[in-house]
Amino acid sequence: MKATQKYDHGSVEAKWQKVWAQKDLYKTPSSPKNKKYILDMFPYPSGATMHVGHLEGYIGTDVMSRYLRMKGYSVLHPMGWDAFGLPAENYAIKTGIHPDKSTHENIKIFKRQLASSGLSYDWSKEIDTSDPDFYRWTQWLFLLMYKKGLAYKKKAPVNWCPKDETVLANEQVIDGKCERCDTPVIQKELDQWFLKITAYADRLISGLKDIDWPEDVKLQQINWIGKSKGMIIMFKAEDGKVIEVFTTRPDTLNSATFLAVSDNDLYEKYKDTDKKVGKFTGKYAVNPLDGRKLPIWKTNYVAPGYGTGAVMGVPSYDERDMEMAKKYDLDIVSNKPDMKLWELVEKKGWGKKHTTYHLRDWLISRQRYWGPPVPMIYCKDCGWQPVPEKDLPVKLPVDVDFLPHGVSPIATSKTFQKGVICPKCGKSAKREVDTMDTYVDSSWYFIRFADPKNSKEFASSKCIKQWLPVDIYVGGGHVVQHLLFARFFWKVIYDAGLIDKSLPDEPFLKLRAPGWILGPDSRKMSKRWGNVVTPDQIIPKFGADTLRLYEMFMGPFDIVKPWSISGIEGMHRFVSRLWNVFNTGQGNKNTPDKEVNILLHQTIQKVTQDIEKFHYNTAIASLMELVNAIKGKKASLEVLSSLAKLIAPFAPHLAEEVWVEILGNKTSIHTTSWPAFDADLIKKKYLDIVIQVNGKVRSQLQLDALASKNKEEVEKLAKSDEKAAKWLIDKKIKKVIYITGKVINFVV
RNA sequence: GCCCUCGUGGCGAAAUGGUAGACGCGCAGGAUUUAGGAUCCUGUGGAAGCAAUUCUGUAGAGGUUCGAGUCCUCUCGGGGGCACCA
Repeated sequence: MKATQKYDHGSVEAKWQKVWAQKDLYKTPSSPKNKKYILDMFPYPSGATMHVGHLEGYIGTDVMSRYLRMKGYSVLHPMGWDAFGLPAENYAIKTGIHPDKSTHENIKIFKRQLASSGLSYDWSKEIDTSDPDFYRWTQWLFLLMYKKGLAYKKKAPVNWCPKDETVLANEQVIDGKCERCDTPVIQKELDQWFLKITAYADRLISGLKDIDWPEDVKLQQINWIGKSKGMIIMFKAEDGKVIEVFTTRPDTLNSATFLAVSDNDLYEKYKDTDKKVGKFTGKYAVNPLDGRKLPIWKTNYVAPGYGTGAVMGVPSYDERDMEMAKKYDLDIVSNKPDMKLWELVEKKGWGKKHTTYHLRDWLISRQRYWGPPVPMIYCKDCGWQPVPEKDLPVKLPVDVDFLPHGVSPIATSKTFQKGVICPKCGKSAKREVDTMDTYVDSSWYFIRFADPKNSKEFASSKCIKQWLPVDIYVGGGHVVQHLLFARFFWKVIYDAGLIDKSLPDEPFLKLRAPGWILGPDSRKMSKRWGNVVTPDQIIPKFGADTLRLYEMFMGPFDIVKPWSISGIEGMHRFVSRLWNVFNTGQGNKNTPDKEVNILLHQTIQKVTQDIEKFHYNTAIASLMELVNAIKGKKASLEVLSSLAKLIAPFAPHLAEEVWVEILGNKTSIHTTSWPAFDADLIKKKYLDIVIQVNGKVRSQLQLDALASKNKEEVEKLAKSDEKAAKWLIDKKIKKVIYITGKVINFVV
């Protein structure tokens, strides 16, 4: 037996990280059998340092990946960089440092932090969306959409951020403000590129049915798509014009008393009030049902761009219409809603059934620099023409003025437009200078991971078939944006025949969102509160294994929880105890302790089941119980070997150290197989049966498993139990309920 | 306003409708130590009792059930999402 030494996490962790990298231990198998694709939402490499909250998801997928490898699965577990985006560009404006340079410096820092946490990524699969070898295929996929009629340019009122001087997608407007800089967004009429996500609205709803996602995430997507069924009804105005309204209640047409039409100016002006404001147009339309004259009002409360931008005012059945009617003294008639009107309106040709959606087409043009250029050329004679595939990528020019001027900075390049000709007629032409929303990059990166080095295709169909769909996808936020867009891309690529039809038409089979880790003060970690905890503060002092164990032990994976420094100290003590169990506890393999052995197999069962359910906190708790039971004893080699394996996904460095240096194995613990439990061994021989009287626990009975099957026998023994009998004296037993092996309840 | 979620010790939390509080933090007492720290042992929801034990207890009020933290209804509180969507 070796003398007790203190566990030196610093040197142990550094040693194994180096060895693993040298041996390429986590290399993805090239011909997978039983594949599992475990993916994190790849990070934006921002200048702000990574904190312990970002690591929670990465540790969670790492535990899962390591576990699945030991279970014999071929695991793809890659990492990459969502490298395009506004912050790097804004930083360039401030400092003059090119986004490419600052982004890649940040990537280096992120990579070091991930490596120091002992994460088992296969770095040969690394991707970077700002690399021309990547964004070439982003552009290629845009052209695919264009050719399928799913990308188009149109003039439309769009969300404009005056500070960033760019347009934003609907999904990037939070509370009427820019998601990046919090500036109130205004509406502007502009000519922009859109992707026709609305064509997939129904499939984006129905596809949610069979995937294992948190229900609230599914619901949020459904609400965002916002499907509602109704009718478009046509009202003839006196001047012969027709006003179409959308309604979900054609059955209330008999109570319509006015028409309300949207008005951009009123809508903008009274955006922040819920009061109703209207202006009478002086015109009337006719209710086709009864010939009644309906005054036509412009209002602030009819949203432009939804439905037909006009509604029929039905004060008796709509609170807002009622408010409007009362304020402007409009008629309020009240007839009984009539479901027959659905048919009548259609039969008479006054209108037709119609389904409308809250979801808008996805606006992807950005008047900014640091993104993939839209690969289109404008010719005066031929109009918009796609860049020929052989000319991809359209590279971002370097000679640009980053300052935003309301047009893309690329417009300031002297080289970008040089020698550009129309691909159709060959005459001199101009490139599109806008770039694409960076959500386009993240809408397909997970496919590229299957085949990241391919220079002929965005990914070969063979590799896609081998690895996709993603089996487990972990990441927070982005509930409607990224996840909706990525599902849309997958479906489009799927429909284009580029994905084997044996695969599902959903890209992420299981989704789990880690809960935020709050600062020790229970506030969101932020520079402003000075409560940011980074792995660089924790790892040197306590080690990556302690950090990993603590983060997984804090609570349920998907719940918000505050960081606790004494909590991590406690986990550090556990790691020391664990080390001592191995270092001093080497036992004689011929004399296994029977009780410890049973507990070991119960623990194997519990840890196995818990990991699969992402219940890491309770898995670790049961490992603690096992350690508590064997510490100070001489445990058998079987117990120690199994314990090392069980702990390996959580504390990979310590597990490797004891596996090789103490238990004397020659190969890595991370390439061994997961321990199996002996079901017979853990079958209980004796059962504790609770005795209740009127549902209150009064005593308990220890019975042999066989005897517990016999109700009469159990009842007899329970009645004669001293403590229980006390509660049954002078009572008439009305009913006896026996739940086999668990509980016997006397109702008196 | 609508939709979704959560509410359990001093704290993070466990609990297929079947012994509420596993595991950890903190705290208290003890051992060890010149002392502190570290480590180890014991105790720890609340109330009463020397004790065995008893009562009480999962935001609040009802309900279903032999039995409810768990299921149903309402109320209050925290978090998230959508928001004049017709």
